[in-house]
Amino acid sequence: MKNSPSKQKVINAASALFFQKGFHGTSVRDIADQASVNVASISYYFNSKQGLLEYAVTNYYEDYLKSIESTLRQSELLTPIEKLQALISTIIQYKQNNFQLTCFIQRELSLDSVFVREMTVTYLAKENFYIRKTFFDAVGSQVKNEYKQYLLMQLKGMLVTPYILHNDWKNQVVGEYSHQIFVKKYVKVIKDWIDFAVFDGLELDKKVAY
Amino acid sequence: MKNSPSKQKVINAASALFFQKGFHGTSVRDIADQASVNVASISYYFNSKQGLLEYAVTNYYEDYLKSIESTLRQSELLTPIEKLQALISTIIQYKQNNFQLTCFIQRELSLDSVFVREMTVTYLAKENFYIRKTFFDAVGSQVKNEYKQYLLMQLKGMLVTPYILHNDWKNQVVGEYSHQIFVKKYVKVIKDWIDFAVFDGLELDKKVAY
DNA sequence: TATTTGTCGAGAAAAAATTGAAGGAATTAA
DNA sequence: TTAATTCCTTCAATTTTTTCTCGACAAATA
Repeated sequence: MKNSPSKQKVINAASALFFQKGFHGTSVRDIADQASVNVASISYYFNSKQGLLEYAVTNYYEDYLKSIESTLRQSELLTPIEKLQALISTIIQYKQNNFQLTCFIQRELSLDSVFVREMTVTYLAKENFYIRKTFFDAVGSQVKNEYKQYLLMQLKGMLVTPYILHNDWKNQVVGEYSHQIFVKKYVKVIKDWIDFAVFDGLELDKKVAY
Repeated sequence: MKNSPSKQKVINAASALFFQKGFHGTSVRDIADQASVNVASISYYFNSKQGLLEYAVTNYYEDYLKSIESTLRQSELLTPIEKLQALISTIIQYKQNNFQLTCFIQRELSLDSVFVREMTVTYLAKENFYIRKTFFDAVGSQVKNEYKQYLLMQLKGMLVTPYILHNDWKNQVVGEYSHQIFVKKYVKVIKDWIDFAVFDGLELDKKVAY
């Protein structure tokens, strides 16, 4: 009987409220209200508020990494640069599909708690590994290491900004677009940036002489 | 008798702890301990925990806008593109000087509370106005409006990512550098990006045909 | 029918925020 | 110098908020 309607209702409500008010800012009563279930259910399902958080976040990352790994497996025959594009597309896609949770986790991740550190070790290390490897494979050895590192940072920045400045982005850029259209457009923007940063501008000394 | 040592000690401690554990995550006791003052002082100085927050954030933004306005005034005789560079430099400089508070505010800003909405109206609207105007002046009318908007979003993204991915950035990029060196280097990176995005790549249809 | 599964309300227990009274230190005015 | 005033700090008590547990009950399931 997994994912009974109520359990799922709680998770959905929690995602929305955590996104809106932060983890500490929302009480289990808020969640129960929003989900139209009794407060005690939350203890019943997840033991504690903390348990609920861990369940939601763990789930999020498990799925996230599964998507990434699946994409990398499927694009094994493509060129490194195509592979990178596929990866970026998958990542943005997933984040967009889990918009609220993405925003919430991104925010809470910059805190310094035991839980965050655990997540960093178990999941973010992997994410980082995949992105880094795929990016470096695509870039090749044409660019100096130190600058490559900078580019990687910038890429990672681009993968998260929509979920940090989401107030800006939804109003001014996304606008009437659906999530799907946003994914397409934004993936293209990142692709263009890579083309420039890594390939077009190679002759500029700033890249080699960094 | 403004900014008595104790009052300042409280603000400093609060900045550090809010940065580390978030607003709701830190209790007034924590703050009092860290600042080595009595708990009641906080009520005394700022009325409430909320009051302390508002005082710190308001101060931060007042100074921030003052810096920006001063820079714009001083660079009135420069070319639009130089003006933009001066603005970017000032912004990164200020954020780096108030590193912890910057990170904290950036994170908390993505919440949805009355206070955040007030800040957005009173301060962020102005910030946005200055950046937008300066950027658009620098870009001129060579680029299509819709794409200009996208570029502006990206620029704003670059102005905040170091304070969101600060865990990544401090370890891998900043490293042994001092804040000052980071400011210099990063301002240059943004400048390079602008040169590319706005000017170098103009012939590409992606910019005009967006 | 017996058992598991989910829902509910009350309230204990803990944690956090705030208040008020009291006193010391520094500053100002006489 | 002394007295008055204001500013700052502390402690203890109170209030408010929040989490979590418990036992009863209903519904589904086997």
